[in-house]
Amino acid sequence: MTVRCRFAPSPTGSVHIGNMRAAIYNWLFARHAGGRFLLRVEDTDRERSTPEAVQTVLRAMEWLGLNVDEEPMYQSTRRAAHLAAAEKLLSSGHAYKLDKGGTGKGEATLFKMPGRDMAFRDVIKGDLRKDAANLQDFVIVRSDGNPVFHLANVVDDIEMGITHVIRGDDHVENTFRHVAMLEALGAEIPAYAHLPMITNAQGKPYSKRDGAAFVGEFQEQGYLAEALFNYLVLLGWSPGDDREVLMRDELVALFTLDRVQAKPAQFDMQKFLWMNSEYLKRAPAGEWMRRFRDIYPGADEQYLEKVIELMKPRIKAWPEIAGAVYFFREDFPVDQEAANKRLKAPGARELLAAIHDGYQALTSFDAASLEAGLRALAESKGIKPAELIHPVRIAVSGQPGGPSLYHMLEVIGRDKVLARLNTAIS
RNA sequence: GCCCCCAUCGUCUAGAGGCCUAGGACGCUAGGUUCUCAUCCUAGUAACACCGGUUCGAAUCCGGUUGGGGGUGCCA
Repeated sequence: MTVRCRFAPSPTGSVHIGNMRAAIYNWLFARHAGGRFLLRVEDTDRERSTPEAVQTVLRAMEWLGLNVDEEPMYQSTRRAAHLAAAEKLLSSGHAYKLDKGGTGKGEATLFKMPGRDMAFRDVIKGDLRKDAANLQDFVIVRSDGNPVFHLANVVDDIEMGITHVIRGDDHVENTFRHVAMLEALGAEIPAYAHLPMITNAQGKPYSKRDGAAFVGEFQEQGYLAEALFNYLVLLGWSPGDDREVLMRDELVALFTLDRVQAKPAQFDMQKFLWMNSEYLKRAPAGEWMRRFRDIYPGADEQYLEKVIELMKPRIKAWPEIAGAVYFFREDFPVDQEAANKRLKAPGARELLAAIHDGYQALTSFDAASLEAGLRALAESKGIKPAELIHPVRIAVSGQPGGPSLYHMLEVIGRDKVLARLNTAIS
């Protein structure tokens, strides 16, 4: 039997990380099993399911590399099939029409539960059962003639030949209904796996109030798709050993549903940030180059390489590249607190003037010479090198922290360094 | 209210009766490296919710309590 599973989002304009994790688990499961990963767009809500909302889903999947194996099914095109199934259930005695009364809406079609206890095996939660008394009949076609979610979902899963339904925990109770309908329609019962929710620090469902909650936000904020992918996989699953940073092919090889956790997991932004930095470290040189070029267009390639070498261990997310602005422009921001402390201190001006003159006289403007020059000056003045280093750093970069001073000066170059020192003196 | 599910460090987790004086990761703390920041290295911090069983032996099995989550629509 070929595994066929699906991601079935209802496009609402943004894709929640919980939904995306369900998509990721479906994708991994299909790839691991050598099966098919399918997409069904549940766009029956005409109000919210705009073409833009559908595009948002497709873009999020593309960003995370979740490729589908067949053309997506659009549920809005399936209305006739849904209604035909309802008719079939009606004529086989598995459904009946009823005016639930009071509202004056008219007759709806209800599915008739079998009147016996039901059970199914969830791959993650184990055997789940429910007494007949707790299994009520339910509407499958509204009195206005529109099919309800449960009907559409089941009919389309049959049509798509779904063998494994991997979805959110909020569908656990629905599964008894779905299994009953599947049986009434004479269809195979797929395997079910219900994924626990992603929660916030309070244990409540993770929402936009808790930080980036939608895939698009992670993308906009410059995080890496592979980092989000890896982190989300690990949120509720582990390979069984101590490995955490796992490349995609490793995840495909290792992923199994029975290792998925049965309890909710908190999204930890700190750990995600760490994961992102792990992927940043591993990002190819070309990617670093491209990212710097985007922000500092026109910069020389060799110059960029040197800057990247100095900045790489200091950047944990792409937007932080903006902090390297002093390598490229003269209007870099200045940390006022640090400037007040280091540049306006008594005697600071004289020290900067001395270092300026010393550096102007250097025959070679390289890190080793810059260090030797600064140390010699410090010694002749009877002060610690740090007392020179800090003011020079602020004068040249505007920042209290940053790369090795001498290497930074070497990269920025004699002309700019001397000019910036002069500016600081005057 | 009723139904279903769940329960190991602050967080993500390893653990399927003896390998557990409970391991890893993030975070945090301390130390090392260092001109700063970051990286890197080392060490430390911290958990089997509770109460009963079963067993020679329980984080692991069973029951209860408590706590948490989900569901309870002519929403999806």
